[in-house]
Amino acid sequence: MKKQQAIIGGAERAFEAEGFRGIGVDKILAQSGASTRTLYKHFGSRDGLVVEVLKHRHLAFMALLRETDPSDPVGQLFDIQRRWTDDHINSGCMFLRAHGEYAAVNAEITAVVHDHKQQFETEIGRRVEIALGSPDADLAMQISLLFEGATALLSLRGPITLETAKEAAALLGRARLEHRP
Amino acid sequence: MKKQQAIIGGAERAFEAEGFRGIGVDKILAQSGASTRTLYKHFGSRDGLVVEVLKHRHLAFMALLRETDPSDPVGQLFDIQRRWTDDHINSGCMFLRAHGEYAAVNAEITAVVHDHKQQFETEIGRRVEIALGSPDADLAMQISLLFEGATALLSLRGPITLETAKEAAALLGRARLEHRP
DNA sequence: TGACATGTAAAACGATCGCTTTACATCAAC
DNA sequence: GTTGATGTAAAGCGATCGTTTTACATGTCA
Repeated sequence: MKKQQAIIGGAERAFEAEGFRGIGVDKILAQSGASTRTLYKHFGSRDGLVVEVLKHRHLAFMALLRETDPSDPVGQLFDIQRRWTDDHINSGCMFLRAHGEYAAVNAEITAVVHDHKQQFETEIGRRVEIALGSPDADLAMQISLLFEGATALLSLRGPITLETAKEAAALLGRARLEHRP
Repeated sequence: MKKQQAIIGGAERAFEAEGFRGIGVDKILAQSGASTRTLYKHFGSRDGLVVEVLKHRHLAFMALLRETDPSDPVGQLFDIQRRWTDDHINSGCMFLRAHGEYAAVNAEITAVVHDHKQQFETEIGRRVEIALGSPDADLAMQISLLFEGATALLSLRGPITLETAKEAAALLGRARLEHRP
């Protein structure tokens, strides 16, 4: 049980640093010191490990979103991502990167990515509703786009992308309130 | 000369569909009917081909941006991307995907990605200046984030991401004009 | 006509890939 | 005190990888 989590954690780091397909199982396992035997006992295959890494990542990220700051539920999204970023090598959204490399060959990975993005966008919608007093799917998607854009450019431009996106989200929210008071 | 372009075009399609590292040279070449000999004569290595595909993509994209619609230079960005999307399998920005898979092992690929993004953001800044009458780096980055976000989510959500991003960009531009008339 | 660049076809290189297997060590639980 | 789950170490599997090589067919241009 402990090794299983260690392998996942090591693989997460390895995939962040080297990409999903640019690294072999030996190198992945070197991060946790586990043997190949243990990997295949727990995950069945390399692709199975990728799936579990994404699921683990999803749960960890969603746990961070559990608490909602009632004063600024939308802006808080970008602060959370900022904190997350400080603890990880950043190379864009791990789910979208996995999607790009596995969509053509592994349906389960694709499904995990879709699930994650859908749940995340649902969470954004929930926060928009709290901030506005009523649902607003358009604004929610706008904020989703800002979030994804900031995450995508994070590794090239640094944390300023998140600050800029947070400002833009606030501006768009204010524009909504003015036109629909 | 003709085969060289054919190989690049085929590789571009292959990378879009299967990811950068999820496909071997044989499959890449099957798209253009060329032999491995020809590939290595022209590009030296598989990585060399990746570099040339990205450079070709960069030039093609920048060529589309050459003409600027003077009535709506910023909104036109999203229309151009929309048209581009219709002709290609979309799986997120090809440059950022390449960056994710090669950043750790190939400096030349990383450099090409940086160059592309910098030139693209310069172009956005140019268009913002036309629209506003004066430069505005903040607004330019906001629009850049919307563009990247829309591109990243395109394969999951479809072209509506580009329409939403275009609307948001227009809103943010208007907000700027009101607060700095 | 001859030289040269450009191309294909196909076999083979060593390296690495994902994965399996054999053999053995802990260690907690009933 | 035996059992069963969990682990390591290490050799080896066939397949595939990127790459090189040999042999031969074009078409172009001096």
